[in-house]
Amino acid sequence: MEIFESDAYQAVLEAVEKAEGRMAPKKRLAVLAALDCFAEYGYDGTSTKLIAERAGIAEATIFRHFPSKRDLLLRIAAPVVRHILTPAASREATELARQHAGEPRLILREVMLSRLHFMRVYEPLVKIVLQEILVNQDLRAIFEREVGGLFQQIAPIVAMFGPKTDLDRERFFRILGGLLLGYHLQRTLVSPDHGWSDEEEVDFMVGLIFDGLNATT
Amino acid sequence: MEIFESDAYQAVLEAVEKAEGRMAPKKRLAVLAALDCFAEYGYDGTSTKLIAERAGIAEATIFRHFPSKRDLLLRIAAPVVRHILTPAASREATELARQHAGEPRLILREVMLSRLHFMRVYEPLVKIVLQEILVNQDLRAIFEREVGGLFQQIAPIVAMFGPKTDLDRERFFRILGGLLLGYHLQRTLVSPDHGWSDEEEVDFMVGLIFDGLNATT
Amino acid sequence: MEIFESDAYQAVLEAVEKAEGRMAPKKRLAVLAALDCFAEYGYDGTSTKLIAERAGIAEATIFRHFPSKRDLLLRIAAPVVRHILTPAASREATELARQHAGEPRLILREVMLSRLHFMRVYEPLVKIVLQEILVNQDLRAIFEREVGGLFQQIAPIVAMFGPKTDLDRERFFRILGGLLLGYHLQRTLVSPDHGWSDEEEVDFMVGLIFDGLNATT
Amino acid sequence: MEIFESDAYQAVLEAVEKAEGRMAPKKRLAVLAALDCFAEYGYDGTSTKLIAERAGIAEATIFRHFPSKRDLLLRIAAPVVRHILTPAASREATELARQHAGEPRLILREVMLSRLHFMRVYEPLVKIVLQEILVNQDLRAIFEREVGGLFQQIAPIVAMFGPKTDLDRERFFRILGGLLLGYHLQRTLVSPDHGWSDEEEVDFMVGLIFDGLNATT
DNA sequence: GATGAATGAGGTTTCATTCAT
DNA sequence: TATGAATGAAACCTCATTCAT
Repeated sequence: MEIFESDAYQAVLEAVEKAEGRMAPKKRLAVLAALDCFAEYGYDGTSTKLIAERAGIAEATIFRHFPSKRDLLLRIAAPVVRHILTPAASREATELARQHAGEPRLILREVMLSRLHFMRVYEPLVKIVLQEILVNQDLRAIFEREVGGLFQQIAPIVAMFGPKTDLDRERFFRILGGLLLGYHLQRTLVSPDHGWSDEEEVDFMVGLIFDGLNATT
Repeated sequence: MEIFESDAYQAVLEAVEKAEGRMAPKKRLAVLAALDCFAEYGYDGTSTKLIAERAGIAEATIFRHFPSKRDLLLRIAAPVVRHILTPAASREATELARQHAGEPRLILREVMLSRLHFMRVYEPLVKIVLQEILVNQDLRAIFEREVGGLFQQIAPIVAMFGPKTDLDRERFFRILGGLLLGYHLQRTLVSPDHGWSDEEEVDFMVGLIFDGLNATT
Repeated sequence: MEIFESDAYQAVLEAVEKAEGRMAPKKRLAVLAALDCFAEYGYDGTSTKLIAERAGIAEATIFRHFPSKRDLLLRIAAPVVRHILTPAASREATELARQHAGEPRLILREVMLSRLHFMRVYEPLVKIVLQEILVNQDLRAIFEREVGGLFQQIAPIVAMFGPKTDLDRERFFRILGGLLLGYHLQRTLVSPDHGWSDEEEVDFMVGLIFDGLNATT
Repeated sequence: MEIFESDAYQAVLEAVEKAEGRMAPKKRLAVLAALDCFAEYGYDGTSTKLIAERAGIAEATIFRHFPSKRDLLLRIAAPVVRHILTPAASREATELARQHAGEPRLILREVMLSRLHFMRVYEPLVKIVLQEILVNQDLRAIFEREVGGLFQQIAPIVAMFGPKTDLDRERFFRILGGLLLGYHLQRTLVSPDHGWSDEEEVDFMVGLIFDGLNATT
């Protein structure tokens, strides 16, 4: 139970409550336990019985609040993707661009660090989304729409970094996503005990992005 | 059935047969169908009944050839990761480095294109491994060992690209992996209809890696 | 909701209120919705959740007013069978026999029409009783007792139609019941769109009963 | 188990096997137990667990042979209604009409006795069909089509009994059905201990039908 | 009087796996 | 080698019912 009090879980809970409204106590427990189990065993590898046990509630209680297991997944994952990813990311990027106007390296650095922080906070959910997005059409659709929207909103900022055509801006945006995802997977899944310093790694990546290997190393 | 004749499936089949020896016809069908289903629905989302139906064989026949469903997964995924990923990749990288000695950009370009080609050929398997690696300890262990080994073997080539310390070489290796994975997911999962040109995308990435944004665009 | 205002439902409601006393508004809604659902899906095929939804009330409200689902069924079905079937039928038959003394054909005709009218009015309940009587001992007991009592009370009228022995009177009574039930099922369940004229059908049946096929047709 | 050896169950089994082909032993047991339970408790009142227990097989075995509980019901009830009711009844009626040509009373008597015998033999199934027909659209559709077909085939025989118009023939056919059903319900459900003599009851009914009450009693 | 929340028991169905043939 | 038949365990979900508010 105490696990549930970590930042990672509270952040997801808040996002879900933004969509569901104030939730009954046992409904909250169901959400937290589901989040925990899905992240650990995957959606299909998690039984509703397990969720109920981990939440300390009756299995039937889950179904009072969510019509189906699939629905439970979507009602947990969607709000984070929907309400947090796009608006928060674009608002933040805009703000950072304003603060550090004229210093693109700093902007990029801060944006990357903030996105990595976000992924850390929502770590279990990132894992779930990553897993399910490969097989779940609904989740994929939500994700694609949001990412598309995000790009539209921060394209001007991307432009500040140099890419002159729309195509190149898209490429840069994609590459940035790939870099962040790749690094996040490394630090959380592949080598969680490596003693990562986000700052150092981001500095390396920013250097690479702006100056290339030749200048960097 | 005809789906099974695509390159993607034949390549996996070959890899599996390298480990299993020549397989009985229905065993091959089982492997192909399992590959297909796992890629579409994930391991847990696939029932042995579904595999049997898609293979046009009896469910029991699967268990004649594989002691369990989990074993079926590993005996499909492991050989590709084990026998193909590391030796093939390192041999190929070495060969390319020799061919284009003194032209690091060309080496990187060819290595990236070749790795992307490999991921395309083994597309369903890449999807399966990606999904299962998040929850399956066995597969994760195999994967990590292989990737570690691969780095050891091609570290000298990485060094040719500039990074001077071991730490920086690891970083570069990781970043490269992230870029390739990110791009592969884009072209196969997120926007499969986008009309991608691997050459152009790789050229952009190589440019970025060597010269950075400032010079590239 | 407006469905509930049909004669069929109001008649049952009245009968139930004769036993329950004036009912709270939501209790009435529960009764009406239960009647509706039981007739449509059968007792076992109806969940209390469905009843609550159709009534627009909370599931728990049903249990405020009725200790159990089974009780709900009996408290709806019993009054109609008990308070309406026997006394009303026998009173009416007696009255009709008095009115049309010496004209047995007319008496029978009016009795049959009136019973068919009754079954039409209580149509959903007839369906419920018919269904449940096949498996529900309680309801069967109530029904049998009432039908037995009814026969006792109208035996003299049956005698007017000709049957001389008790045995023959019983037979006639049974046959009459079979005819009415058979016709009612036809017009409501099997071919509800046939455009039935109760008068014409009853005239045919009365003709058959008194004169037989030879004379009738 | 021995219950299953009664004529009633063997007759249904035969009819089902005509549609299913030779059945595996446990499939037969499943059919017999389902028949038994449905007749006793109704479709919804019967759990698949109960069926399995009564059949002495595993619950999962039922679902190996029938995709769903609903399917099990239909695959038991439909063949009897479909393959037995219409062809058998019309063939038999035709044969009886030939045998007793010129003696309509005898024909009717024999037809009625034979239909009552049929209903006795298929008693559990008659009960199931009667119950389910009230709420199950599929079964109702099958039943209506068959009864319609039956009427078409034996209309000439009905004509022999007197009714001159098509409308009157239909009426007579319906009335006959009502009489038989009413009597069958009496003797099996309402008063099974009454000591019924089908012959005597049929004689009374035939008398009524041909001569009417006036002449009969 | 009414209800939202909760649940234990049980529903149908699916699962991976075994075995006789 | 291959399979049809079989199954115990467990899956997701629904049930009638209780209770605090």
